[in-house]
Amino acid sequence: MGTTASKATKGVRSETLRRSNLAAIFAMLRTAPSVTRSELVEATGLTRSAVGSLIGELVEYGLATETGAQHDGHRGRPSAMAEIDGTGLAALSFEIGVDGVAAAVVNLRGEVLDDARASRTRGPVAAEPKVDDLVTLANLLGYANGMVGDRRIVGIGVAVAGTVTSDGQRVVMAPNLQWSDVPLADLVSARFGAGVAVTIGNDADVGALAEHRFGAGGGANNMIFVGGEIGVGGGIIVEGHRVHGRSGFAGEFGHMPVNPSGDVCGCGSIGCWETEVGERALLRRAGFDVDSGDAAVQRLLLAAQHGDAAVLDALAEHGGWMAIGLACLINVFDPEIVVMGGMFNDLWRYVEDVVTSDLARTSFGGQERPGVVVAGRLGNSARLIGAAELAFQPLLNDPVSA
Amino acid sequence: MGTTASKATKGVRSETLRRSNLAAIFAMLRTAPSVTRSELVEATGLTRSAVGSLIGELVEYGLATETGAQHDGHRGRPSAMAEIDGTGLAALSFEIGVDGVAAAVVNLRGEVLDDARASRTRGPVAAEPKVDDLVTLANLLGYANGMVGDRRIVGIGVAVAGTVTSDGQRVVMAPNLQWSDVPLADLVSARFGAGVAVTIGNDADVGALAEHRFGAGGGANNMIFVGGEIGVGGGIIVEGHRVHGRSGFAGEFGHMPVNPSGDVCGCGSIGCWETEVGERALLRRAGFDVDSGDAAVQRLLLAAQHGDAAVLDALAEHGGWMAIGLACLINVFDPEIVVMGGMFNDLWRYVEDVVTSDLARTSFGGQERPGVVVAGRLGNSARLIGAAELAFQPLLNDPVSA
DNA sequence: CCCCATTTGTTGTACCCTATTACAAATAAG
DNA sequence: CTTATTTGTAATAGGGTACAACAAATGGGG
Repeated sequence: MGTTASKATKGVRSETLRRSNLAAIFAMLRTAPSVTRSELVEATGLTRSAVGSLIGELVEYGLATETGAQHDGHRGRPSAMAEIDGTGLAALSFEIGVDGVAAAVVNLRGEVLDDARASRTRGPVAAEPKVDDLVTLANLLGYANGMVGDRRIVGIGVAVAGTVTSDGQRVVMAPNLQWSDVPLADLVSARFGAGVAVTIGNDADVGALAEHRFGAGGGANNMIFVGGEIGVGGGIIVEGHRVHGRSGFAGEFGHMPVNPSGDVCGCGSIGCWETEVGERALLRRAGFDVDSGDAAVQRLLLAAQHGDAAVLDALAEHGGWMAIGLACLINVFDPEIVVMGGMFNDLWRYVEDVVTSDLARTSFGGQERPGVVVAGRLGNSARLIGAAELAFQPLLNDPVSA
Repeated sequence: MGTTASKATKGVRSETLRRSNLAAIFAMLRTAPSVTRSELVEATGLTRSAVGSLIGELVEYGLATETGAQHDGHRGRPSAMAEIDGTGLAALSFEIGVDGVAAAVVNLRGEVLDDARASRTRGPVAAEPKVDDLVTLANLLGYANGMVGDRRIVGIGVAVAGTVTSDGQRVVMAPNLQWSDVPLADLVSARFGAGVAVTIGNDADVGALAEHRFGAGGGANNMIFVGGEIGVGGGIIVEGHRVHGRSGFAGEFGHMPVNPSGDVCGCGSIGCWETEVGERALLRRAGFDVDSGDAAVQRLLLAAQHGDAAVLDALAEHGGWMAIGLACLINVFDPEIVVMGGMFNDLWRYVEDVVTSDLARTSFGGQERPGVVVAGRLGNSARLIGAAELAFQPLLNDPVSA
């Protein structure tokens, strides 16, 4: 949910034209390690002089660098290589999960420069103590007065396990934290100073954002991200943009009804996908204590690694149910790629075969789309990198604004 | 699937800037009966002189008219009203369905000026005889040499019951017509002359397009359209744009798995939504001959109208299954509106109460979203109006191109 | 009836930004 | 050493909107 201009103008004029071109070139620099001006000419359709001027401005503002020209063996004047300047700016990102909180400093290349985590017991906790935790983690990372070391923090992004308003300011509801209508951005702003903008995002949405920009989904225009711990949710990328729906509730994949004879879900319905593939379903299926959280899941994975037959059977059955919901998503979206995050990322090695073979049988035209479901590549950092992207978004939209 | 430029440039320059502004104003004219220049200034952020010049150009090209200024009682110079010129241009649109073919002449306001239909018995038919039918219908409508009467036909759009390549040129597969990889646009072009561009679209996708631009979904940024006859499919509008997925397969709502203990579907899976809510499921549930097509559905509706208890019971059960799949779509997309088209439009009066009350219980946060599911407003014309939009799309993208 | 305020339309010039053209620089090929 | 090729830079041209001023057309108020 990038911030919206105070006046949603649709008309283009000279100054917005240049801003748009700066943003486009900046975005192109972020999808490649380095780029020549000629490649930018090719990609944008602008002339060499226009691209030169635009690159010059990004360099002047400390967003890009142009290295010395590199000889590549063909004749003609060598090209200078432009790339993102990963040194001067960073975002501070946080994650408020069910099992703990985390923080990271992330640069413009999506690289985690430093991070910190703290476990917390599950259960209802007010927002303020969680924000206290965030302050503590930020201090651990060396944050002070809008800076970390000699990097300027351009914004703060927070991933939370709940639904968020589309302006990224309030948590509408987070059932597993037992929050309802929490002005989280204001709470964080109050502690970090009004000079740094704070943006909140749903944890699955920002996981999708990260895997799309820097992870397994890179280069895809249409991507589905499935994440899950206690709850199962997801993010949707369509034509390169995230979909959040009219109230921020899009991506509630855990509540797809897949089994009319199934169990009662926490949402009150019967047979939601979450009741078959969530954390509690897995632990129950494997004969573990369903209330022991992530620690129990780690023990289950350890048992699987050691070849425990009951656990492997449970995982196979789990994979079968995963395939049912994934078939639904594939038939509805026809995505280029489906990225499995959260707990599913951890399970992937044990369920991939079952999921893949079941999908080949159950997805419409699925036989023609091998490899469409993959594990995420950013692991535990995905949500932190995604939250940083929320913080960077105003800069991405208008690279040379104040 | 609007046509793509031969060179996908992302850079903006003066000439593309003006084209973009012309397109934006043209689009605004199409969403309102008439608009003042001041309203366009407000909406676009451009100045009065820029808007005046842009409107002047649309008028010069015969795309808009500016009526005499209207007195509205407040002081100040009265405003001229600009509106779409619905007189000089039109699109020729066709629909190739399972039970027949149809054609229409549609103007820039989305108004059907004239239409013609022909029923056909079901079953496999080669594409060529279908195109013969289209030529016959076009002749009936008075089409000759790129004109109908004194209206110039700017393009031809064809809705077909199957999946279509994203460039709108080929039918990848249409199971109920038993087509596979048919170059339909070329076949139509060959009969109507190379001077008129032909664009093909999936029938549910174009139904969604029509209801979004001119029907029940007007004004929504995020809309789901559910259509169905033998097969059940749908269209997805996200941030105002249609979603077709990587291969044009998006919107296969009929193949969402909702019942692991259900029937074998035509696609080979078990318990797809289509097996519970498609035409055959309804006819079987009501004790009718499942192979008698649309005529049987009409007889069923007549029986319901007369209060046949068995039929009303069947419809209630049908509504329950409709609600299950709709709950899935609502949880996945969080759409502003879901529009029911095709057969579901016909059934709506008999199933609305069951669907609405079941959704209130089964959709995540559904209680807070009354009225999100509605019947379509364009009825049988939806697909024809939507196909016309495919034909108009190049003009919408660049209003003053040749 | 006249003057004033307000809103909209038109016109001429200023300004922003890229396009175009020409030239310079830096290479490899012959 | 010359030529060909590719890229960078600089000066000017050109497209299109912004800006400012003025004109036109209304209603309000005295």
